[in-house]
Amino acid sequence: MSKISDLIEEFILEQLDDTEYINLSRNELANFFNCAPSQINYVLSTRFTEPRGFIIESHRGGGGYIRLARINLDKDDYLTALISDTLIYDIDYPTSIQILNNLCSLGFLTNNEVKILSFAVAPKALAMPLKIENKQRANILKNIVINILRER
Amino acid sequence: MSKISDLIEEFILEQLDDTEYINLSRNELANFFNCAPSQINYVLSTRFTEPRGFIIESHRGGGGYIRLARINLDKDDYLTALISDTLIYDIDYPTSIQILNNLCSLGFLTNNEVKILSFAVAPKALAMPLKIENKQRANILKNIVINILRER
DNA sequence: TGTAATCAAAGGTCAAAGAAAGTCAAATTT
DNA sequence: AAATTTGACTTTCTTTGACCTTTGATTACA
Repeated sequence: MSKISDLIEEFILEQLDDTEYINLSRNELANFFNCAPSQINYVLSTRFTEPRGFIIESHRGGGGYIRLARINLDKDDYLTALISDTLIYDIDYPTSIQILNNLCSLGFLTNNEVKILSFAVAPKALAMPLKIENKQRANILKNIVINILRER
Repeated sequence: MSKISDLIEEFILEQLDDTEYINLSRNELANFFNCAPSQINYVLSTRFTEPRGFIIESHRGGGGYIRLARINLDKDDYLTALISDTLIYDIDYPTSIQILNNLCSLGFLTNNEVKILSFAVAPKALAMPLKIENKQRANILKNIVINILRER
């Protein structure tokens, strides 16, 4: 008897095959598969992860939804490595500048975009009560890279 | 299934598109959308806020009305106002998008820059254990605006 | 006739109920 | 032991409804 999580994964993958992204209703899905709603979360968080090339975005409350999109992960790409290796760690400011410049010379960002983004990840911009600055910076950069990938 | 609040927002935005300002009748609107009158207030107070660039003025009593207008963006001191008034408070994601778009229509950012920056301030990018997301977003935006100003 | 009391027509407020999705850890399977 | 399944509890956002305030118009009356 195949695991229910695998069935759910398949089901989702099938729908995602055609389109750019899909909207899921957690409750509907859970209902359809006759499982606990939280199992949907389990499937999403174990199988539809960023390193595997998926983006998840969701809203709670009435009219809530889960949006699932796929990104192009060509193996051994610079961007792929960035997402799954580099940007999972803390990134200090000089390093982030270097990364942005690399993205620029690879043609993903213009000079001006690099400049503006450097404002966004500057110590001044991320200065916060608790020192989570470098983690924050990594996270921001990761989200940018992921979405750049998505649009290719 | 789209939320009724979204439909109402769209409806209002459409009317606002043409003219300088519009007069709404709360009861008529509620009637039209078959919802509680207070839902109109909900839509107005969550989506047509000052940080997003709207001004609301209303009168009660017989012949009452709700007047909705866009904040005048042509003013030279929009950036200054942003820095000293708006961005000192917490800013949620939809509001930040609107601010970025305003900066775009004023010619401070290109469309692509808006898109990339929206990745940088997305909930995904700023999601952290500590719940200071909206403060972070305000801070990042502020630093960007400050530096935009500096270069004028 | 001028002023006060009354009424009805707006819009405002706030809190409870409802509708999703998220979290986490215990129980169960593999 | 690790992966999966379940369910109780939480968080977020939306919708609804009961009650409140403001205002212009009308009526009462001195």
